[in-house]
Amino acid sequence: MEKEKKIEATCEQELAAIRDSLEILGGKWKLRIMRHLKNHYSDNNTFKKIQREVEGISAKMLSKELQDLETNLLVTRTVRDTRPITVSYAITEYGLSVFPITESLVDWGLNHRQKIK
Amino acid sequence: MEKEKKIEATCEQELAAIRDSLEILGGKWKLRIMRHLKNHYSDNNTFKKIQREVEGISAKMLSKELQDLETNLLVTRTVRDTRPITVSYAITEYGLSVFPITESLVDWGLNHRQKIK
DNA sequence: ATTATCGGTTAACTAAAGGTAACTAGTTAC
DNA sequence: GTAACTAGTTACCTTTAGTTAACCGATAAT
Repeated sequence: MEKEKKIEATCEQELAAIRDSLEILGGKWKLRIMRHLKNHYSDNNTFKKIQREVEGISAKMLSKELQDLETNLLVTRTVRDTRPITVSYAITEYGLSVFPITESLVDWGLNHRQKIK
Repeated sequence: MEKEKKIEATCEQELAAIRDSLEILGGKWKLRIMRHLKNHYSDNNTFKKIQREVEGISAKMLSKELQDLETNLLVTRTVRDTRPITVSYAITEYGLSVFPITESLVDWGLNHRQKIK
């Protein structure tokens, strides 16, 4: 991982940063896919394998979400010249940078469930 | 603030926790309202004052979001017997617990903008 | 020839989120 | 009595997110 330098920002820039983050990582599937790719890092994560293992996701959504994640440099797409052709997806090193966010979401969500009950 | 004990969870419980967190804090306005209430903690944050200062929010959305936040114990609602009656909103001590999440969203969003450009 | 697998795409739909504007009710100032 | 301020509510509309199911072209197995 790269060294992290703290970036200074105005209040408005911080709000824009929150919008960006939620836009790129929010929604029903993005973080689920990222977690799956992290937990199965050493596997050959083909499209069909991901679709089978990320429960409930349709081909359309998986295709769209993977494209979005690739656009944002969070996953790589690799076409393998097997027969039939397969396509492998993997999380990038940069992609690992989202996990501080997911950890804070997990911690808060678990704690909140106890608080509310 | 209360002491935080790390809660253990299965993968499925972690996914549910992420869903919970995004449901409670996601959307266009919730974190903006929380940040505003934190930054103006010592003010008397009436409904109209919040509506004027959180740019672009409508009465309908503000009313709904504040109700949701109150249900989740993140803000308090206090009716003051002034003329005309005013209603003050304030972030709770528990409400401060969401800021590790917002910080991770801000940090990631700012860094990502540099990465992508 | 038919069927199956791979990695998708397309169209048509439903559901959820959010925006707009009008409206309510109580109080006060003009 | 008219207007303005308080704190909302209501109905209607648009936009975005997500679901469902059918389909495509290539390759391989029966």
